[in-house]
Amino acid sequence: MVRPSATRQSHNTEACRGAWTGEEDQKLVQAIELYGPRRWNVVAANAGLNRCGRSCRLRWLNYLRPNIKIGNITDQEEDLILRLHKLLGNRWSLIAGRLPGRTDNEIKNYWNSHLSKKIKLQNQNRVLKMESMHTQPPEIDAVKVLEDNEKATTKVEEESKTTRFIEGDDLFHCADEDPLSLEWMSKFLDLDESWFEFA
DNA sequence: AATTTGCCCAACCGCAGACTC
DNA sequence: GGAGTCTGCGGTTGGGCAAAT
Repeated sequence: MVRPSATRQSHNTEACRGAWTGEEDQKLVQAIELYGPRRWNVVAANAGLNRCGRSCRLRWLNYLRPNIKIGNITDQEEDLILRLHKLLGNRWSLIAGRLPGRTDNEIKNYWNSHLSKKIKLQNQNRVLKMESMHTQPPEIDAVKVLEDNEKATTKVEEESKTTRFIEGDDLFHCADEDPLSLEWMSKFLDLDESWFEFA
């Protein structure tokens, strides 16, 4: 569905640009206290900022809202992201919803800059290991290694697509919960992964 | 010391579903 | 019921910084 007028309206290009200043943040928080963190165009119009509603929303969700955690993703969180990504694919908001205080943008960035490389390396190592186990000549066919790596990555992606069985995003949304809840989530995923191995 | 390169991450964009009138 | 508007999501971009040359 293409609605150019709507797109134009919600992208006031002159009013949406640039990094946020401390002063802008303050004004935004004050406006949200008055109008609530939902009516973004109302907030934007009344905050005294040269920003559009969606820019305000993004700033609030990613940096200003209470209980937000920025940076220092722990090993436990990283492990959880890896498992959830295996289950849910690139559904960053769903993954973020299961990591208290983390945002979809942060997880997406973390995945793109850290974890995707990590996974590629793991796949590469796995393929090399398999290669060495077979009776093929010792020299490695670099093209084949890359192809196999791609195949392995695609397989993981396909698996994640076919395993999106968790219906209802609010089912166990825990964005505002205690970080300790990561433990039960890990246990849940352990159970879940063993189920898939069994199946 | 100056320049180039590569990486990270905050912010933007397009799309699509939900909502309102 | 349909057009217009709002909101949320995921992909992408580009500025800033550190490391390498």
